[in-house]
Amino acid sequence: MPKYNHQELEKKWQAAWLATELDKTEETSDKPKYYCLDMFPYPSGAGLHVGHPKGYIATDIISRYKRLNGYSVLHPMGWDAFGLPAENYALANKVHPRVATEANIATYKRQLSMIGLSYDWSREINTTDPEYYKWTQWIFAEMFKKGLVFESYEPINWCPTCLTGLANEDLDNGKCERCGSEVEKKPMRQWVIRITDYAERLLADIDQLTDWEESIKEMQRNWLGKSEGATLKFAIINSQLTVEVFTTRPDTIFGATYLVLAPEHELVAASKELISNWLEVQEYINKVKNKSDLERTDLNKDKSGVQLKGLMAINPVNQQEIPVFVADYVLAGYGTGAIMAVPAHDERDWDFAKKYNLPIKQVVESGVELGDRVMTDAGVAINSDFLDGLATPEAKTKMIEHLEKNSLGAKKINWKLKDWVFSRQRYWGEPMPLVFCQACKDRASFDNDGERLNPGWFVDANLPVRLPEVESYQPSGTGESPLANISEWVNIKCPRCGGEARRETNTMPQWAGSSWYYIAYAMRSINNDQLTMINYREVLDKWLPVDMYVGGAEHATRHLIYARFWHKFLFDIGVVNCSEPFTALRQVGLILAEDGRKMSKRWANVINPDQIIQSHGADALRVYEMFMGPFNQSVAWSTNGLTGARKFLDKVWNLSEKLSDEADSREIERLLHKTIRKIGADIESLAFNTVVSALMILVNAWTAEAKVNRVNFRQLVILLSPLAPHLAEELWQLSGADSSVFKQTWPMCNEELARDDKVNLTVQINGKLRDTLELDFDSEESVVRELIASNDKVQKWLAGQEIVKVVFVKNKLINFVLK
RNA sequence: GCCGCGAUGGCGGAACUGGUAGACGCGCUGGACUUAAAAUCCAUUUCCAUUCAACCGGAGUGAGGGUUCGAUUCCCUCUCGCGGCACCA
Repeated sequence: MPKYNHQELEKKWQAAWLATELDKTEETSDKPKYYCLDMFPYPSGAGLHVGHPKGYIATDIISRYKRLNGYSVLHPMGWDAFGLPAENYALANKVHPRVATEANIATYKRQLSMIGLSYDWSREINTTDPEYYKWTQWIFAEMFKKGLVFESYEPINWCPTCLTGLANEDLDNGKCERCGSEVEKKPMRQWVIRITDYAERLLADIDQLTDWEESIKEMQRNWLGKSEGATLKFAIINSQLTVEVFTTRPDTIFGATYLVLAPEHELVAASKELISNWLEVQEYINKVKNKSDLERTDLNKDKSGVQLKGLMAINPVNQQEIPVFVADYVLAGYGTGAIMAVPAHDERDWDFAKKYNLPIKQVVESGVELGDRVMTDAGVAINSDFLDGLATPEAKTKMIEHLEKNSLGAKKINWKLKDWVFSRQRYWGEPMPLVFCQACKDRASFDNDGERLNPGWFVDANLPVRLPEVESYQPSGTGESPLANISEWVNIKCPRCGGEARRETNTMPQWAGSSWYYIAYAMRSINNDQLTMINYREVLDKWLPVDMYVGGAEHATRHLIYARFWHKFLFDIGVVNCSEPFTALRQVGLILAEDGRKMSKRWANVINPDQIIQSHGADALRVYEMFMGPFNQSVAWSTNGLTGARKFLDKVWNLSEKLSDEADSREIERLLHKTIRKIGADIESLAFNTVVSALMILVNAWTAEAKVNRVNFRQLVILLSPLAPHLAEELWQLSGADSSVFKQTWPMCNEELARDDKVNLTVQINGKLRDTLELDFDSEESVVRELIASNDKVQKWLAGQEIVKVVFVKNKLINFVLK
């Protein structure tokens, strides 16, 4: 018997599986489908560390398990290679992003292959491949035609280091998520996608996602940030001006004692003539402008503001005159950029009113005395005319009716979600397939909503619009991408009228290519050179939705919202037939370094999987990472733990040295079948740590025996094969078969064999353990009572005591309750 | 501040719909093998008290309370930790 040589054996089987196309997706119609997907990585320059494969190992186990259970499984992998990280890396290392990306992909692929992951590499995708991004452009073009894309000049988030505009989702606490620079607000021409049109569905359909982790759903709800309320208009005395405000508490309008405008609010400048302290106001606004967003929202939330003297507003429900302020605690970008302040029932208004000695008028009563504290809870309306006596929810409804009936305001829903700023002034991204022609604009004949919305702009139907080569791909910082310098690319003959036209030079953001990539893998089932996704309907119907999607929680509010949005759009235009892309979603917990910190070059604590595979083997790495702890939890790496996993594999190997045709003991058979039952259930629920421990228990039991039954052993090998595929395949061959272990069927639990015929029954007195009895399965209470009558240990406790009650649970326990 | 998740030996963790808490792995300690070490194997390992030793006893799943014959598990209050959102009206 040879020794377990992991290096030789893993290399051998990886080559063999490749040669026999073992991992290729089975396109059969007689097996149920299962689509098991990882979040594809961006291939960074550093290569993989030992934490990255954890999720990939899990999906590999599930995929192999499902195949053994008779599913045809789609389990693909690809590369999210456009975007800032790839480009910044390329800039820093003075190579073309394409060259750097290709090199990084090669490294990643080599590392992943060494782990023995059963990806169908024939479906590999790369978001930077023109054959891929022509579809990214196609979807964008369809959105444009439907009027979901528009050109805008609003101030957007601008990263002064990356020299590009960013979406809200790209910010981390007011800083660029990539480089950590504080972002600025910069007015700029840009393309924006109306994701807010889908906000209601994105929120409502979260409830359908019953197989998603609650935390991620909650993050999405937070991010979407729906709030229901009303808008209403306040007229400014002695002028034609009005101020519109948004409130979620229309029931408290009678309690409004002043208005507050955001410093950027247009009314401030518009009413300059009426304001008597203009200098003071201007000074305040300038001071605020110099504060960053971060400072404005931080600083202990200390309120500041200035009254607009000379301006008075009229409360539309009671005609009361109230003063108007500017203050930076009101944000220009949310609601209408103006609020009515109800200091009695809003914490921020309360703070402001206290600081500037403004009147506080209570209009809701809830049992608690208003006194020194703000009261934000629901209650009953008071001092509110026709609302008096109504509970808060009814008062809200009644007030909205009143506002609408008298044209004072209307019901309104606000979202924190903003439309998606989709332009990047960078080189390394998908070109937008848009063309502008002045002549066509002047002619004003439009084919679709997008053209009507953006006169002169239309889609270049000749896809892909290829990313051209440039001399310098340094970002310019001017608001144009480096593509703007290539006049022969930018200036084209108008495809419509043949006149002078120009291409859009902004590129798409990082998230574009990843918003639909799971569809691309399924499209690979057929060849089709027609440029519409509708032609793929048949294979998309077959493979979608994704049954199991595994990845990091950091994508909860970015990728996962964008992908759900694109999917719903594709559903609306008839490309896919399901309204949600991912049926089940699971988070991977991080693997921390041995010192408990994140693995990072900075701490010099990174462990490279190549070394581990060299020293302990890919199978040991796989088993260890699954055994470390609950799958979704962060756990620190432990080299000793890894050694433990390897020892377990050695034990399995050693079992194969004592194979025999003799039957195993009844106990071993029982344990084997219990293990079969447990492992199936645990893989389904991603409880991989207990899968490993159950296998260890079985192997330990067998290790103590002199012989191991060959047939039973081969069942163990199948159970082991998703976790440790190389070792399992080798043992499968050694124990006597020629076809692959992965062509077998998953063992069935024989319930008859798994059943216990003896049970340990707990004897308790007043709920305390006093003894355990070994009994036949399903022994009746009378039998147990009889045994106990002659049991000294128990009788000692019962002697001279009055038994009040006896609780008997078959096969579990008997409990004597004493007085 | 709001929302979500969590807290079990020296460490990672296990425990089905409430029913023997600490499975499995690591580490520690002792022993076998060895000239020696590594590797391997065997044994011990929640804490306290007691004993030459064994049995026996008590406490124990972040803290306090409750429901129950019985609570790591269910309910209430609190503390701490992690994650998300955050002057969003």
